[in-house]
Amino acid sequence: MSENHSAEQLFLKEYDVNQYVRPSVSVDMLLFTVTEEESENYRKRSDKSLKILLIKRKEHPFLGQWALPGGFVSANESIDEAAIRVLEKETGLRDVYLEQLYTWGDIGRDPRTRVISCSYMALINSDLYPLQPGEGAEDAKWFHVSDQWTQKKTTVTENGFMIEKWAELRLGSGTDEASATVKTTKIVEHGHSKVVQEIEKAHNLAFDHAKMIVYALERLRNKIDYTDIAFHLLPEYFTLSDLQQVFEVILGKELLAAAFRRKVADKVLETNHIRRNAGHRPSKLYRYNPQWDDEL
Amino acid sequence: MSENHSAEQLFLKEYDVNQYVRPSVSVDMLLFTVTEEESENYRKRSDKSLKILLIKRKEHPFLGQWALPGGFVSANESIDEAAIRVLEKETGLRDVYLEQLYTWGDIGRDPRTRVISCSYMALINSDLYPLQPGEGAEDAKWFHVSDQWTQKKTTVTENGFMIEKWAELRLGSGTDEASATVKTTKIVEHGHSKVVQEIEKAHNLAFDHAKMIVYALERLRNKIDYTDIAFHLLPEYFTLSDLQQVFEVILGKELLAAAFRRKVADKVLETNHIRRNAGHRPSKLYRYNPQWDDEL
DNA sequence: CCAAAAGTGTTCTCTATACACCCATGA
DNA sequence: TCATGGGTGTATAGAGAACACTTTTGG
Repeated sequence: MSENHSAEQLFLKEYDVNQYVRPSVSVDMLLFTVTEEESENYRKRSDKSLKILLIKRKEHPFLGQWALPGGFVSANESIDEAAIRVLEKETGLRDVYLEQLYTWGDIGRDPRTRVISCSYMALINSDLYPLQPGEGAEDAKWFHVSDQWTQKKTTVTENGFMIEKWAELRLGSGTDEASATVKTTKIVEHGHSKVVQEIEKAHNLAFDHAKMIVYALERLRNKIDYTDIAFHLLPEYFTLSDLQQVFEVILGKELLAAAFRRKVADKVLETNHIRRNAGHRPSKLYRYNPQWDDEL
Repeated sequence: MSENHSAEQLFLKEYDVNQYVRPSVSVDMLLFTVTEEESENYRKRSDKSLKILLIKRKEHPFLGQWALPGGFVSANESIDEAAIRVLEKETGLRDVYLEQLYTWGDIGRDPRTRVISCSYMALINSDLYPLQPGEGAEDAKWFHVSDQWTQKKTTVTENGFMIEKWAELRLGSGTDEASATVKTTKIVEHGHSKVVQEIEKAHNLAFDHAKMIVYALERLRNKIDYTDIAFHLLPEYFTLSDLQQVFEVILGKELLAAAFRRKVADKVLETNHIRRNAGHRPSKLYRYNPQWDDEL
């Protein structure tokens, strides 16, 4: 006990309690999955859709709006452990791909008190977690996500210039909808650049979670080509078309099959399994090749 | 006042004070620059060196060891603003390139009390901040940095395998030295992978700052090709050889001049200025082209 | 047969790499 | 003059984009 006491005293030498208020630290979880949409046509391939899990707030502030699942970091766990705990509470899943994204520390981001939030991205495949959009508990739902650049403006200033870009974020789950406009400003002055993000409009989306979602989508798009994150969104066995659809849904554009197959060739291993269900040529099933990257 | 009171009460509804102790949040600054080393030979080009600013600790714990500059986040500033403030206190500089890196939240990382640290990387050019290695205040010094992968081990486990890699971090400033070995473990099981980093040995380096430095070096290497970060390490006017040396110092390998010039051609603008000082053909001076990337 | 997707081959362009070569200077 | 770095041209190999084409199924 005296050891702890002296440790705390050592700490207080450098830490002025009057000036530095200890904030609350939370983790916010960006849980993504890719699901099949019902295919209306006769034997058309079913489209896939990128989904994110949101929870309906049952308290003020933002009562009734949608928010990312999250929780506070407690004294006896690391922030990574807090993220794992929050994820398990929300989905019941363990051993899921988790990645720290960014830490949000603006002053007024929680109107109640000072909260600093560390955001984590989790990727699961929908087979493992079969909660369907629109079903399940009323307060946790998978929302279809998409974002799109809608406007770009360049302004010349005295010492440089400024580029403003607006991203439109759209989320939907059955009749529930949420949306936001996030403005990203890049200011270049005296050869130095600075990037600032702000939420212009938010509809049904709590706190600054729109920024977090835009950030996560950006990260997903950036990493999908040179990492193995796409495989976390698929079951163990999948066709190359499945994989291609995951890429297309995340990148938001169509890809050519021939080039795609060559690009992912060394990330996958062919198996003996074959999927023969639809009205067309059956497809070989592949699995992830965990050794595709010799480096870490 | 009553508004604040009810806001706090709203907050306490979701926040169990007994379970969630509010930690201290600090920012730690990874301040890099590139300096010229004295060239010993007659008209050889002077080598460049990547430097990081470290501060000698004047308190327990880690008394006398070297640490990253840092400070606690106060109640009336965002964490970005805290980073700017810490940087200005340390260097007197404002309007410097700053980038949030990662947030470190392990339980025992500060032996005194629970501290969560958000690390920021700052890049400055040494002309702006002429503190020389070995000179200046005894307690703040530029250290030469380098890291190197020294060992790699692959082990097959029951449900997958495990790759361990060791990185040797070396820091030096005159007679002062610090070093550390950071082990990175990638565990692949059931098709899922997890990466863990730990410090195996640390000599003269305080806290978990060795991990932060290794992380920052990795980030620098990854971003230098597709962003403009290299230019923040150079003065406004520079030769293409200067730029190439910055790349070489960060990537830790030599590059071919012809290919390099073509690669950076659209990131720079030719100027009328010429540098004519050494015993060889004079070189054109270039400056950063802030519009090289049409996108953000 | 036919619609649809699975899967392959070919051509073209662009980029990175390697290397050879010339240029301009100050000592 | 010559050592040294500045700067350019060219040939080659590999990756990605575009597109044409064949294969295989269920209805």
